[in-house]
Amino acid sequence: MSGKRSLIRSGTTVDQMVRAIGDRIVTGFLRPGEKLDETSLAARFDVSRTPVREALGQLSAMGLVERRPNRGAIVAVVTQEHLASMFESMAELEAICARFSAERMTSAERRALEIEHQASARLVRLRAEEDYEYFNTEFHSRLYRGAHNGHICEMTVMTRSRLAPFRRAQFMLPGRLAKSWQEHDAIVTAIMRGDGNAAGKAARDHVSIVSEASAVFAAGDQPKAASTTSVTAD
Amino acid sequence: MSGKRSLIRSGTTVDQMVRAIGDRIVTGFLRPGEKLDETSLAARFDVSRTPVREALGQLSAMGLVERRPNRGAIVAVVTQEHLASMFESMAELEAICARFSAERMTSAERRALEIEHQASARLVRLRAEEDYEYFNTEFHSRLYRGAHNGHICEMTVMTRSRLAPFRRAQFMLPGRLAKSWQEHDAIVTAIMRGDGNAAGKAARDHVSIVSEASAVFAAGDQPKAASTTSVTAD
DNA sequence: CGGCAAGCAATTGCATGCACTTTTTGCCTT
DNA sequence: AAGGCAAAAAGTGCATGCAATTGCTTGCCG
Repeated sequence: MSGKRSLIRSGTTVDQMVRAIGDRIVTGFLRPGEKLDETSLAARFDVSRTPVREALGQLSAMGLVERRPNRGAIVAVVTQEHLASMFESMAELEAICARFSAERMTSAERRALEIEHQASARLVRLRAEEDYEYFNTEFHSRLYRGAHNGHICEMTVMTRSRLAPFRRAQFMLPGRLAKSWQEHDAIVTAIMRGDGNAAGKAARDHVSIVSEASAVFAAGDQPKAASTTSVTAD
Repeated sequence: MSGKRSLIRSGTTVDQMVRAIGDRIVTGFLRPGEKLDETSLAARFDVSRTPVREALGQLSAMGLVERRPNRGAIVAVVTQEHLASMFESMAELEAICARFSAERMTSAERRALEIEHQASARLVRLRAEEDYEYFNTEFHSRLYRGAHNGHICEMTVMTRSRLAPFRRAQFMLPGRLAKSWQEHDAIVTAIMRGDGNAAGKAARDHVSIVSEASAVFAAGDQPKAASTTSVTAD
């Protein structure tokens, strides 16, 4: 095969495949139930089947793909029940992160959170959904890291990524942007007060609202393929 | 190679390898930091390197092994910080499960929980650590399932298994058996009352105590393995 | 015309081989 | 004797090849 795989960045081929396929799944580019043919994927990425197989195995371990022995792999199909359970988990995980953040964030972390949050207010007024999305992701990531608990952070990030294709729909709801900011504000305020319980409750409510908003879209159809590569918006 | 791999049960070779190696890790038979040589493992289990590699990749995705590119795999080494974070996560996860269980368990599930719990009291009086351990596992599993949330259940089971080697020693502590039962009792009582908050708090406290008990052992040394170094295929 | 079975194409699962990277060893220099 | 360098050994990463399984097609029989 071609000696040097051109212009690909870091890590082993398998890692690249995991990221490449995983991205396409969480962005909805590959739809749930879609067949993942080893040979085609190998050809598509110009590698042999071996790294593709390893990548599919790892993605299966992560729950992003489903593998039937001798019958190939498909993008994991999430039932309504499982989707609901993931959203509920997400709410609880975010609540924990927010509570811990309120109790444990360093003053530097609190400052950074507040500053970024206030900065994002401008984007709401401008209705800059794309840019707000970036701040939103950053905002939540700060909460996860602020919990000062590596394992919870890991679980939360993982759950969040698996929900990504289902969250993007809420975009469409009018006024969601402003409401989202207000909900974030409630979380920030509670964290600044050091009120863990209030922060947790605010975070849980925030996610619940996102969940309901998404459920509207997720009701009938599975997530639609993405034209953009952006992921989050709550 | 030998045509039929003798007396190994189900699934593909890779699945068997994942279970085999994973078991050896969570039972402490393979110690953290121990080198996992692909060739040796392949020879031990009488398969080629390919399924071993895939298994190691999946175990790496699960966090049980650590893989350095081009430098082989080792059993994941957990720092004190990460161990603490996992125990803390465990406490929070169990708290969530208990709270949800209190709110959602069917009457059949409540009945089963209570019955099993009462039955295990006998084992405490007999100081039957081994048997109690079995009931203990079953007890917690009931809580996870009773939460009626597949994703939280998954995360909890996974976290629990990663903590398994560190929890092992706790029942050696004198009087721990009886205390454990009493803590379970508090959880059961709260669940029967349908008091989610109390159940959550009781579960969190329970895990915290286990965590502290385990920390005693984990303090100096990594979890102990079987004294022999031989690793044989099952 | 429908159902069933045998053959066939397609695809997965695993073994093997080779190239490249890391690590070790042994020799040479200072 | 210690340090550094180079060549060899060991081990990982990926490609390829072959056996085995699946499910699809086709032809036969009821």
